[in-house]
Amino acid sequence: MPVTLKQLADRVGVHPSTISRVANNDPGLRISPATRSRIEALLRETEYRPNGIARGLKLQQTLALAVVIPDVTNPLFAALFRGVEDGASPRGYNVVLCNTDGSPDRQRSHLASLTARRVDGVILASTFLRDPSVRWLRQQRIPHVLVNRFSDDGLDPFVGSDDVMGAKVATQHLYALGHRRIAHLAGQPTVSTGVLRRRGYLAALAEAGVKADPKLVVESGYVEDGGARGTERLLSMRDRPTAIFAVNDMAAVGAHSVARRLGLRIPDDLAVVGYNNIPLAGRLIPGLTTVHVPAHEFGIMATRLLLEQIESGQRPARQVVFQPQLVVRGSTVVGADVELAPAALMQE
Amino acid sequence: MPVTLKQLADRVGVHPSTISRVANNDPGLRISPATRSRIEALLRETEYRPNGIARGLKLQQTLALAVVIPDVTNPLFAALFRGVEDGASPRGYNVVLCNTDGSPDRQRSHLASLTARRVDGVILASTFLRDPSVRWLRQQRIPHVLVNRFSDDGLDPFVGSDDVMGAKVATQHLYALGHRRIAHLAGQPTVSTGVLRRRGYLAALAEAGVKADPKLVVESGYVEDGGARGTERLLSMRDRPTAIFAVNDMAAVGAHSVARRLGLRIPDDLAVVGYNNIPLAGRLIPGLTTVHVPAHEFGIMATRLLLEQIESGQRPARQVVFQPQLVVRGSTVVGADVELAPAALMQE
DNA sequence: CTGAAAGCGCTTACAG
DNA sequence: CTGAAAGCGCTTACAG
Repeated sequence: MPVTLKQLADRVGVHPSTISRVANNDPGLRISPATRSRIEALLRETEYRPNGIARGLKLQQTLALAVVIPDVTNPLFAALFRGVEDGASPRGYNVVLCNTDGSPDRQRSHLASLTARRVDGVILASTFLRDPSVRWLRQQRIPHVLVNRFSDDGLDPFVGSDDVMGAKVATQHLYALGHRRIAHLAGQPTVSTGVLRRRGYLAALAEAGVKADPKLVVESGYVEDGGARGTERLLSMRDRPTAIFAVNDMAAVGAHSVARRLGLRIPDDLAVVGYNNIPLAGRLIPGLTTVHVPAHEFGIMATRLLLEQIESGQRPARQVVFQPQLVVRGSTVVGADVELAPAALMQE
Repeated sequence: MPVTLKQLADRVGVHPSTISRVANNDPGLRISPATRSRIEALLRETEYRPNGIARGLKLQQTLALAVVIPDVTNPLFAALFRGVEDGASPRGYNVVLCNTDGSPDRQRSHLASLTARRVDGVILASTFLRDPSVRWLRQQRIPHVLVNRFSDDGLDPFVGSDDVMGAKVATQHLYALGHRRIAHLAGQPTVSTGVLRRRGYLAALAEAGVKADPKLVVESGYVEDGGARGTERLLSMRDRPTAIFAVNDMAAVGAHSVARRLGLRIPDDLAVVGYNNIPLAGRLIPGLTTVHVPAHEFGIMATRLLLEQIESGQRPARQVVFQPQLVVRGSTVVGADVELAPAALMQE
C-alpha cells in the first residue's frame, strides 16, 4: 500500500493538512523552514503521490478522459487515439479507450460505465445519426466532442473534415481523367460520413452534367469484405463502371483486390479512389488514390476542444472542419507512384 | 450532476444506507416490500449508478486496468489491446491505454501516473531487459503482467511466445529451401525479443552446421526504416545473403521494399521472413512469410492472469508461453500465395 | 498565522 | 431487524 498523508503527518509530528499544503505548494502556507524541509525530504524519500481516487472525490475531477471508437485495429482510429493521448498526457490526463465494433449497444454500455467512473470528458468517434447516446451525453451535460462523424448537425462540439467536399474532389478527379461511368461504394445511411460522401459524389456528377445511375451506387459499408462484394456486383453489370469512388480505404482495398483477382488492370481497366489515407493505401500496388483525413490532428484538436469545455465549464458547440486533400497515386494515374520507381534508388 | 444516494434517500424518506443496500442487492437486508419497490422504481427512474470514485475509495479498487505499449498504431499492439479489452470489459473493468514510443522515461512517467490513479493492475508490453520500472512494480506489489517481452526472466507473470523456437523455425525454413547465406535483421540487445530471436537464428545455423558470419547480422530495430537501411547494407556486400530473417514484420517490410526498388525478385534473388504476422504481411506482393504471434490471445490471457492476481491477492509468477507457428507465403516459396491466384475466383 | 474539522459519495460493521 | 456512524484519503474554508 502506498503511503498516505496521515502516515507522513505522524512521522513528522504535524497535521495531515500541513503535509498536503506542502505537497501542493500552497502559496498561503506559513511554516518554519526547518519543518518545511523535513517534510519535503520525506515527500521525496517516500515518493509520495496523493491518492488520485481520494483527490478525485474531493475535487470532483478525475483527470481521466475517454475515447470511444469502433475499433482500434483500424489505423484511422489508432492514429486518432495517439492524437488524443499526445494532447492529454502533457496536461496530466490519462485516457480510457473503448471499442464498440459499431454496436450501438456496446457504445451505450461503455458510456454508462465511463459515466459511473466519472471521467472528465468523452471523445466519441463511433456515433451514428440521431444517436440516442449522444443526446444522453448532452442532457447529462457530460463534456464531449464528436470526431469524424456527427449525430445531429451542429449540436455538439465536433472535429472532422468536409466530407461533401472530399467526395466531390475525389469524384471530380475521376471525371477529369475522362471517366463517365463512376460508381460509388457507399457507407451506411445511418452514418454521417456515409450520407455526406454520397452527397458529394452525386453533387460532383450533377455539376459535371453526368446523369447519375442509381445502379452504380452500392452500399458496401466500411470494411474490405463489403467493398469486395460490392465491386463484384458492379463489375458484373453489362455496362460496368470504369471507376469506383469508395466511402473509405478499406472498401477500396476490397475493390482493389477483386479487380486484381479478375485480372483487371488498375487504373487502365478500373480506377479506384478511397477515403482516409490509411498507411496501407500507400503500400498497395498500385498505390491507392485517396482523400487524406488527418486523424492524428483530429485527436489533438478534439482534446483541445474537450479540455476547453472541462476547464471553462461551458459547452461552446465549436465545429472544427478540416479541408480534405486528395492524394493521387497509381490507382487512378499511371506513374503516380514515384516513390516506388526503381530509378529513385538506382541513382545512388 | 448525477444523482447521489443521499438525494434519493431524502426523496424516499429512508437512510442512504438503505438505498445503497437495495442498489447492491444486499441479501441480508430486511425491508418492507412496499419500500423496496418504491426504492427500486426510483433507482430505475433516475438511472442511478453509484459514483465509481467514491466506491473506489471505499472499496480500495477502481475497476480500472492499464495497458502500456510502445505504440498502438503498430497493429500488433492494437490487437493486443483488443484482447485485453475483450477480457476485461465483461468483468466490468475499463482499460487505460498508454503509449511509450519505446522511451523508458515515458514508460516510467505513465506508470507513476497510473499508480497515483490506483488502477487495479497493469499489463506492460513495452518492457526492456532489467527494466527498473518493472522492478518498481514488483516492489510496490502492483499487480502486473508482462506481455511479449520480459524484463528479468521468470520473475514476473508473463505471456508471450517461444521466441528462440520461432526464430529457429524461421531460419530452418530458409535453410531447408537451400539457403546457406542467411542474414538477420536483429532487434536491440536491450529487448528480450531481440536477444532471443537472434539466439534462435544462431542456434538453427549451428544445428545445421552452417558457420555463422557475424557480418550477416545487422541491428535494424523494429521499424521499417531500420530494416530498409540494414538491407541496403547487407545487399551491398560482395558476398550478399540470399535470404533474410528479420526480427519483426516491419523490418522485413523494409527489406521487402528495398529489394523491390533494387529490382531483385522475391524470393528468387532474396527470400525474406518476418515475425509477428501483422495484417500487412498477407497484403504484400509477394506475401511475407512470417512467424505468427497471437496478439489478441496474448491480451486475453494476460488479462486472465492479471485478474487472477487481483482477485486472489497473490502473485503467482505464471508464465504462459505460446508455441510459435510459421506462416509460409510467397516471400520464401513461389506460389505460396494461393489466396491471390486468379484461378480462385475464375471458377465462379 | 495554523491546526482541526467538514465533506466529497459511497459501503458495511456495529450499536440500539 | 434497521438506522446511524465510521471511514476510505484527500483538500480547503473556517475557527481559534
